Amino acid sequence: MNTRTKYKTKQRDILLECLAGTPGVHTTAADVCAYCRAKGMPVGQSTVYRQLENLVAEGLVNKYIIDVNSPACFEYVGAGAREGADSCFHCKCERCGALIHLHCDELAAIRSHLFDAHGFRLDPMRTVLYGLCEDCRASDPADGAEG
Amino acid sequence: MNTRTKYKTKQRDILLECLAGTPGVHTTAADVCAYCRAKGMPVGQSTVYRQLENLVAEGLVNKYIIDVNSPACFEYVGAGAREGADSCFHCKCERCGALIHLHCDELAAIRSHLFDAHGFRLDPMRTVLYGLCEDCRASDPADGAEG
DNA sequence: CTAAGTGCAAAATGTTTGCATACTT
DNA sequence: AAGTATGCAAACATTTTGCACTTAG
Repeated sequence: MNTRTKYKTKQRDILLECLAGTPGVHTTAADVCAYCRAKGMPVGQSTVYRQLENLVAEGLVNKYIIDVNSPACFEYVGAGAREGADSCFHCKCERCGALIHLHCDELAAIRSHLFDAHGFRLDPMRTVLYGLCEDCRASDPADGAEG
Repeated sequence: MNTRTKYKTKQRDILLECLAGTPGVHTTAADVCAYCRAKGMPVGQSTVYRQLENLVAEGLVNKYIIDVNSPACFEYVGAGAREGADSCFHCKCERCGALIHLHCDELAAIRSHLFDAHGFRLDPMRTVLYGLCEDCRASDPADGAEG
């Protein structure tokens, strides 16, 4: 795995602490800034963005885009978490923003299919399945049983 | 289906012409502007965005968000085209950026699975599968035949 | 000591909005 | 005539970038 980062800095540490401390939670760049500031260790937004980019490149963190005009979300998926990776999918509710982690062999199978039939090597860590979660479907008029 | 649009205007027409004329192709708001201008019928960008929004709301056009800092893409899926929608997936190569449209029943099946087994209503239109395309895999040292 | 990382503020990008004018029905 | 759509330009929000300074190795 590529390691773009060369130096270990306080900023990087607290960033990682912020993200790794809340696994399975979506955090925005602004959230990270707030966290750091609250911890008495403010980090410039450029640094936050740059480090976030690094962490994503290193595969420690995932980036999610829900909508064009809302900030990107980041989630720690770090080191060890990588193991069950091939069968771990992320579902994000477009309505309430809920993040659902799905471990499912059936989903893992589509990975094989994509590879075998379409020559496409899916990166499950980077991929997010968007849609409506169970709760939001219930309260969505346009979504009775199915569409 | 809701129809937000009340009036039929030249702007709306040429917009629709632009999109419907290139089915299966991703078009940005800027592309639309360029098209209209080239046709000798320039349309203001506000109008483009507003009409695009309408068309999406009407279900004639789909909106895709590939990445935060690249413009949203629009694709005509008009009237009848909506049918194939559930089996149309978008794959994005992380290396070369290629966008691949995949029509595949096997993929459509995961949609059912997600719904039945996980209560999650996948929105294939919003979802982008990230990974490596065939060509890039070939030139990627870390990706031989693998699985 | 050198290269990498930081932070500020300014720039860039894509999208939205206010408002007067033009157009559709 | 009444209400909707348009277009400009300014506003917005998020992310990126230039550059001088600090820090890690």
